[in-house]
Amino acid sequence: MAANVGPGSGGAGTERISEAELAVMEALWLTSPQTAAEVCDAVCTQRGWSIPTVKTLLSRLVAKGALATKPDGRRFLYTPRIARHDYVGTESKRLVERLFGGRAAPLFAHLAESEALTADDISEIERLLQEMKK
Amino acid sequence: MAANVGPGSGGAGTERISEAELAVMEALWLTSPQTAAEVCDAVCTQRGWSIPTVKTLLSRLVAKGALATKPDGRRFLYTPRIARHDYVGTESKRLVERLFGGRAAPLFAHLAESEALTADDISEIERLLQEMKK
DNA sequence: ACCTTACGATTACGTTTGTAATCTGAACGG
DNA sequence: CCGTTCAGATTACAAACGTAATCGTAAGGT
Repeated sequence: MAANVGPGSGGAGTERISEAELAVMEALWLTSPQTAAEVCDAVCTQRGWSIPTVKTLLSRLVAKGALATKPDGRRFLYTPRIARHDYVGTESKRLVERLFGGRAAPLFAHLAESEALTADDISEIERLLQEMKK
Repeated sequence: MAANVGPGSGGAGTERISEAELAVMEALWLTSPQTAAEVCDAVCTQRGWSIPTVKTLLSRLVAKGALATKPDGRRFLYTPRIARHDYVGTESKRLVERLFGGRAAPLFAHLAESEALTADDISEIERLLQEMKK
């Protein structure tokens, strides 16, 4: 029953979420709570998965403390225990840490160079910079 | 030349580099070529590794096509087959793809919010933006 | 009271990763 | 020549991951 968020504990979201697990999280971040079957509806065809796969991933995510469960009759409703916002922030920072020594500017330079920046991105970033200076 | 870089081939750097392997690559990006022992000098104490570990990682990186070897007497000299610049670019783009739907602006917003942006980063980014507009 | 069925739980199994120990063969010291 | 030593190569083995089949059980229909 959920109470336990992980062996070493440390709060929700301490443990790493794998690529496949992320797809499940995304579905639940989009709408939650959902049953396993509903999550499967959302991801199975897209990823070529079968229901057992989704159930395994759900269980692992619960074990990792990334999802909470609430019994609903005889099945479970799954809900994220960590906000997508937080997850994404942590992962972004991890990348900047790992690859750019914690400096964001070189990352930006790379994205610029590889044309991963659309015109919209650029003006949006300018806007954010303006705002930060206030 | 460059002939066979791996079973499925696809050019150097096609296969994913793991976290531990990355430490080895970093050492070789810093200075190369190096022998296994030299790489160990560079990373073993830092990561708490022993020489066999480094050798395993080197072998796996060679198998993945990320490193080239040149015999030097009875040992090997290892050299990166992919530039750090390229690796970092690919990984950055992958993150933006996976977490931000390919848009860089939200990533930037996250970094800004989490104070992962130093004053230096900000002015550097402004400079880059200026340059892009030309 | 059954039988089916729809759940979660348990088990499975190959691959990748982290972290090594051991084996094998060649070079070097004597 | 012969043993020690130092390479790379082979083997090891547990944890995490990707992907699932099977088991057990409780709910619902009849």
